[in-house]
Amino acid sequence: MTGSVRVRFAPSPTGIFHVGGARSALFNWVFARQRGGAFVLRIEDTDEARNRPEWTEGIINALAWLGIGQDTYEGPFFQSDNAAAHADAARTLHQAGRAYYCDCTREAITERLGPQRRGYDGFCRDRALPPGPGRALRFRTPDDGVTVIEDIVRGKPEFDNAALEDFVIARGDGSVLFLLANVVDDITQRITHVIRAEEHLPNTPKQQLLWEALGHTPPTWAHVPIIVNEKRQKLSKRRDKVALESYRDEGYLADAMRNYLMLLGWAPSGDREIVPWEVIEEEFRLEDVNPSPAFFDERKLRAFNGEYIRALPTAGFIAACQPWLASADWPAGSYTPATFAAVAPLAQTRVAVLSEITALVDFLFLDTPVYDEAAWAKAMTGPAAAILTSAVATYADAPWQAEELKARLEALGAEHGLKLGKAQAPVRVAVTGRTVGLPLFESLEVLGRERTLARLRAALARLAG
RNA sequence: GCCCCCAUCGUCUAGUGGCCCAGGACGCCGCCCUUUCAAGGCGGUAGCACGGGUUCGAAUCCCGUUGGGGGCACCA
Repeated sequence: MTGSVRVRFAPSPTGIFHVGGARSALFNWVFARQRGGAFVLRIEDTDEARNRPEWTEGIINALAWLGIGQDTYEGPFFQSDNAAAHADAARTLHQAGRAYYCDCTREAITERLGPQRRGYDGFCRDRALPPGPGRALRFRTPDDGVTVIEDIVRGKPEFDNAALEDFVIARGDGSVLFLLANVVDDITQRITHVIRAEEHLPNTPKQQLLWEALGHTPPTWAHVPIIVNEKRQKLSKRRDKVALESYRDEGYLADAMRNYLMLLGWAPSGDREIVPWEVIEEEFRLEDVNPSPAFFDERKLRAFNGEYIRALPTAGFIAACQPWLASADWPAGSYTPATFAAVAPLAQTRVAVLSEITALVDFLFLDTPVYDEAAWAKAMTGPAAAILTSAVATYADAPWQAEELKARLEALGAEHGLKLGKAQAPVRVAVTGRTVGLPLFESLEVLGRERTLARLRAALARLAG
């Protein structure tokens, strides 16, 4: 195996970790590990406004959550730390005649080009302007020929050089822009494969030209499809739920998330989707990545998550629920591990995301259940009062055990001509506040006689009042 | 406006010329199980965008059309 493969994940710190970025990181990381190569983390912080230490920490934490531990990659490196090399490259290109200074304002360019066109018209191309304040440096793109990209996912896209505008590589203040800085960093970090989202494909001929102009052999590219929303548009921070953190906070498991993310544009062998990470790491092939955009389907993610939750050992499920249980708004000291542990197995098959756990067990820890009015209205009709009254009577001296509680309510319901399914409804709402939830009699057993009776009486009172 | 990418069930995909009147998963629908809801079991719904080629044979190859998307900043 070639151990010389080097890839990178180069996010710009924006405060949130985009799910699309997560997938790119995963693809890069798996590729590097398969080849025994290196994965480097580079923070692209050249835009002054985007430089916050805590944002870098957020990126590192997000990667760690996905299973990309800090001991498995080089970095983080900061693009801003390589500014001297960026400036050198800009100077080199200018001296070699591959770039020229330009004093055109955007307004002037637009005026010349017309509102319909974009890009640059080459106005300053042959003016041989010396460097000066406010003068941007533009790369002189070839007038003819084609630039062919070697792309693992897309084959060999060709771009007519004549269609590439002379793009800006350094600002008027001398600072270098993304297109060049990115290339210089890739060169200094000896990156061999650039695996990134498809939105960068149009930048690629420009960057490849830069690599060549700087005297280096371009890397192999791999432009993976973008992730889109239900309207098939690129996922955006503004209108879509893209923050990996928000999914984590809702209770999506990292294993489910990374498994799902890897399936956006790729699939493991055989008719399977939920597979251990080892399988992914063994079977993933960049050349097998589907080139078309993929919809980020949260419903399917939920289904995956549910499966992962159910596959957890009970102890693991209990541990995974702790963050949500700990932050729940319950009376101090009301939560006890033993109580939760008693119902955990029943809850495990009923949550698709961990944050749902609180609503499922809150009746055990609240002084009085939160009554859902719709549930109340639906259940507390007809013989409800009679059932509750009878239940209070029969439960007062019943052996406090689920089977017995069930048998008594079943018998009680029969007296009213009701099947258990109907008879349990008022009791369920009285005790838990909802029409749906954990198996009722097991819940009562855990709740205890005193609290159960108190709630049945309280419901009766509420019904009367 | 210019450049580029993409096109199999609603969605994610399998499929790399015959094994496909297209397989799996999510969703949806129905049935079973059942103390509610889940979970589980069983079954069902639904697709190769269109038109030309190439070929004995095309979801698979080529061309075009249509449709969708991305990019065209002194952002990254």
